[in-house]
Amino acid sequence: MSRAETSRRGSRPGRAGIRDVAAAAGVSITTVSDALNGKGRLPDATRRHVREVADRLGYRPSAAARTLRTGKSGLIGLTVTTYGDEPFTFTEFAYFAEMARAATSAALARGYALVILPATSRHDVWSNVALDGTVVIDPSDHDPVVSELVRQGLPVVSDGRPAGTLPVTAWVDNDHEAAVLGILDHLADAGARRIGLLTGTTTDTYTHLSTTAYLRWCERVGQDPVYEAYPAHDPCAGAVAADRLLARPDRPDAVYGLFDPNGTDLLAAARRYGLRVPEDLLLVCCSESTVYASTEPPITTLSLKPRRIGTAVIQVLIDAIEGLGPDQPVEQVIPTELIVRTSSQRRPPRTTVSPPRSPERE
Amino acid sequence: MSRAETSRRGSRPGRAGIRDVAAAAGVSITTVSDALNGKGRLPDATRRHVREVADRLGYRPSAAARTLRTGKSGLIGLTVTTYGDEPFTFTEFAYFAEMARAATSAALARGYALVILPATSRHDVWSNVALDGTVVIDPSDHDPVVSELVRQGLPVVSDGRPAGTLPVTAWVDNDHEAAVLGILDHLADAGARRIGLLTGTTTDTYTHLSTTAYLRWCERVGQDPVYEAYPAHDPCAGAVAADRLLARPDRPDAVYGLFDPNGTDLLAAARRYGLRVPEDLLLVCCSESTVYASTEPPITTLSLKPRRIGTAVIQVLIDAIEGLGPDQPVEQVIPTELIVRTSSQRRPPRTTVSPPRSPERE
DNA sequence: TGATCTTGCAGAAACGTGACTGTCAACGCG
DNA sequence: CGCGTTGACAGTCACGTTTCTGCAAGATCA
Repeated sequence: MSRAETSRRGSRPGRAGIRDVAAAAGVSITTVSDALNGKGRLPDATRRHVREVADRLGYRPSAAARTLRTGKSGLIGLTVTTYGDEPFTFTEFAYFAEMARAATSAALARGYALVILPATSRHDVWSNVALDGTVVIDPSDHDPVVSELVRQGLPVVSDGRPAGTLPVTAWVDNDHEAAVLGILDHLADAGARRIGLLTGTTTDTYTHLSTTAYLRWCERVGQDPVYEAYPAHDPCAGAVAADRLLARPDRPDAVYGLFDPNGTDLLAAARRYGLRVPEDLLLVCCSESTVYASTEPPITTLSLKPRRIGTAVIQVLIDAIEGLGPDQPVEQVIPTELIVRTSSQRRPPRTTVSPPRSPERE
Repeated sequence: MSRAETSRRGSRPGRAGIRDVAAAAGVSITTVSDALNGKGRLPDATRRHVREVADRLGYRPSAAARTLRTGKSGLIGLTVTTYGDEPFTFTEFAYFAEMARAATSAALARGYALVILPATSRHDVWSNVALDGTVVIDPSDHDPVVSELVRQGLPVVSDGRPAGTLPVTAWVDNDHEAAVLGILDHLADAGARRIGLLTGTTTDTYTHLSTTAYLRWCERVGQDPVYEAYPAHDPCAGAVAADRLLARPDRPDAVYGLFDPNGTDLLAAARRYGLRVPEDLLLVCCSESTVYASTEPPITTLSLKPRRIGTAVIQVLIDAIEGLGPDQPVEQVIPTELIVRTSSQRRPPRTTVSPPRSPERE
């Protein structure tokens, strides 16, 4: 049996290789590669001819071979925080979904795709996928995965400034301190005398920075801190904590909740104690959910602008991957947006009949 | 310059190859490969020695090379519906997030990772990633991406039964028809005389099957259909449609909303028209969101069990990839769950003071 | 009219792994 | 002692691409 006959050796019947294209077009492999990738010096006629033959054969270059040769896979890892065993948690549901969506779009627009990976350092999964870089959402201190990635020379960009000495390539975050101070001032302007905080027991920087800002604000204005902390990954614990906060003898007349479900939790707790919002209790929570636009009453929310964060993270990462502008700032701060609704205003702006819900601003 | 000196040719300084391990351990490449992959016939001493050296050098096999050689990448594509330009839409927000989370977990547990890909047939992205299989959420009729994937011999499993003659390998879905009929019966049992439907204008099978079931139910019980359809991808249109539905002269005394935000939309519209829920208007919507447990009143929801669907889709797909049990059913139906709350019961189950919100059932 | 340059393409070497084949010694058995 | 068998490895090829080098043939120029 001659070896020349087995030209279609191991190739699957449905897939045509670059060799088949070259043979069908009557040119060499080099010419096919150059023609399809726009390289080399070829007359337009040859280029068109090769492309036509490739289309006719339904040729798709092997991603694995290309990756092996070029060292670039076009894949970006997306690591999401795991409080428990789940890839992401209820607390950040809407935030994560929005951020991931924006990141996906931004990556695709530049020819990259996102791979969802666990924060646990399971080598069997991490080492099985060739990554060009990684996005880490809210990395924990001394994250072993991040350390190993940077040790391998891969760029790592985090959503949320890294705790401790975590060696990320760059990070994108909000100014959580300023955001909290702004909300507290906003509530104080609306007449709040004692502002409470619903916070978390976890040690991530978001919770830490926000709580610290609250405590410093209290100290500055001379108010005793009134807060309840709960494990943010437990959706039921939030309702209990909201109840506790409003059951205290030093019950606050305004509350800021750090996590997405706190709005409904606090609203339900207020109803249980017969407190009217906003007359008896001013309410603000940090959330990306649109449901707070049509609750009764609508609740003022702080948006962390996850879309802008997701987009920025991807742009910074891909720039680092492609070696563009290493001189640019590796730390980027995205402004937050306070969406003021009825729950934080003593006097509702309008008492007339409201029209059908107006579109949310971007 | 001798060629032997350049043994560490193109390799990046941080990455050790299998050659380096072989040299450091004093064995051949074959022995290293066999020792690490548990193949061949090697004494345990050699096996341990090689593994030790590999660990010491921090050796990680190249995913690209392994994929090229074995033809398996360990990557599964996740294609999400795009109504507009965005990867996924508000309407299915919670559903998608839950489903994707479950699918991610299930895939990781079996050593696979998920790659988020656009439903548009952008070859430059699709052909740049080596996939072992693909999950398609709610595929549209004659989806070009799906057709091309199956033509390449890749298994494709869809969440939602495929419309028309789309040649998917397998699918997992709910029995939407039975679910709608069950809800309508539930509302009729609660005393509804005229049940309305808030539905979509899109042509996907979920909308189609649900609407058809509604119309047939109406015909069977002799009720005139009362429904409003709107483009489900537009979050504002839902509020307007809910308003229209309750503004009709033949206003329904019960409404089922097919999409996640319909609950809050309908609740807001009911308030605008002074309708009490559930006294004047019974409400059910299809949603995975936990906010409906603590709205005023809590709203009865239909859960499509996205976690079970996501898990099942991945199991079926990986079984197909690994050639396990091609004789198993390629069509799998996941039961839905109706979570009955106050909004669909004429007589609230309890009028006593309710305790802090109880945990949601799984 | 050679000498040099440009054009248009072919050959072949990698990329890092997995798998097949080959080699050499030791060993059991008649 | 001859022979087949088995253990323990080494050599080598192939996966499908990209890219570097090189080679003819025509163009340009002194």
